[in-house]
Amino acid sequence: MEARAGRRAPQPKDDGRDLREVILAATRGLLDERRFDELSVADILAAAQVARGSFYFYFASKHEVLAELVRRAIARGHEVAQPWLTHDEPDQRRASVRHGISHGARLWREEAPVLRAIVENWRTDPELTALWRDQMAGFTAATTERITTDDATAPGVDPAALGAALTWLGERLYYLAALDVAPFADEDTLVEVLTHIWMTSLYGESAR
Amino acid sequence: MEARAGRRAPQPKDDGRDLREVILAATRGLLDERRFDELSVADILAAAQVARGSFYFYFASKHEVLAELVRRAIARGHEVAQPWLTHDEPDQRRASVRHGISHGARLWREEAPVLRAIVENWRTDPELTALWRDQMAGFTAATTERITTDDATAPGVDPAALGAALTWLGERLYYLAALDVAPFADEDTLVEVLTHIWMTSLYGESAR
DNA sequence: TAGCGTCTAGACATACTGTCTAGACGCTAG
DNA sequence: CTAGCGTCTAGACAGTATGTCTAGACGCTA
Repeated sequence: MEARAGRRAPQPKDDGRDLREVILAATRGLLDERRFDELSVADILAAAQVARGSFYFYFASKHEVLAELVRRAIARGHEVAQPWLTHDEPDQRRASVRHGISHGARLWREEAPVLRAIVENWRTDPELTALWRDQMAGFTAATTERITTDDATAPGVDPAALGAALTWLGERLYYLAALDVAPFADEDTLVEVLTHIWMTSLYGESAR
Repeated sequence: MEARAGRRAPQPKDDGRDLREVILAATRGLLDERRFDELSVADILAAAQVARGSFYFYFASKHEVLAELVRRAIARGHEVAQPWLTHDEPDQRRASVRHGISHGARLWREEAPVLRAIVENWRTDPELTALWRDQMAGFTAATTERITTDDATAPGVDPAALGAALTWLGERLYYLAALDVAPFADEDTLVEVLTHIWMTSLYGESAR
């Protein structure tokens, strides 16, 4: 119906809430305690104190709510991605890589419920699939850029493939940490292992 | 109802099929073309030409069907896991690691529909969660064993954490390859990158 | 021949999704 | 002032899914 496209700015309700934001906040809150696939639209309606019609006025499905939550979490993540692009002197590489990895860990700590949900559900919806794959492609491009700029890695290894592998490795380990899976639930261990793999596979530096 | 526990060996139907096997085969066939979350029990019934009552006589849910399919795929995988445990002379390490990675790729190629399904759905069911996490824990233990036996890796890096990281890296890249995601859809590239990361993070060998 | 295990067809209660109707309320254009 | 539009509510609705249940058919075995 494209109801959203031509609509005016939402007029505040009695209590001044913007229903679209209320729905997003309520869904986010529910994700703190339950998996996305366990949530029904009815659960969201109850949590947000909103009528069914209002929900479908703003969102075509609960997947679209998740998409918006993810876009916002990702927007916060862009600040994090920035340092990865900078070029460093060899003796600062380890600190720089470690710094980026720690930033990733912090983002995942703060946005865990939403990121957990997208990682678990991106395959169930075309829009979510495109969203997450684009996001990973962006990180891959940044990592690959870093590899080629530093002229790192061994001959015979495709820089783009290595960049993609390190990106998806991060996705997986941060996700497992968010699930409290040992040994990654301990953030120091997680950062240490990720840094080790990045440094050795990129620069061949096994020394601490 | 525990119907399965005390039942006698199934008596062959007119056409001699064992319904349990028919249901498993039909579900496996459907997974070639559709995601597990897209399948309804009714779809399985139609594909297997079996009545609703029969399905629930053998399985408590479609998740339980997937669990059995995964157990069988995993059983095949145990042959693959064996070589990882052997200890090699330093000059044969690369060939050995590469060999194991190629075996993993082959298993994933052959069992792609089932493994794709478990990777996408293990979080949606407690039994599947335990199944997949146990499986990953097994691979992690084998990898960690190899690390400590070879006395590989840098000081300050927990061998168990490195073993787990390499295990989950494999899970993710094989899965992406099964989805035809670039650049991992090309098996040579996949094996090359995985071998590179294993060799450098374990032995610090960046040379080809 | 009676009973048990297997199997079928189909009804059933329950739950979820997305659509739709009818009406309430407030703002704004004419 | 009033008519209309956008927002919102409550709730009905059709369609689809799950898991349970009943009634009956068939074949083997005690």
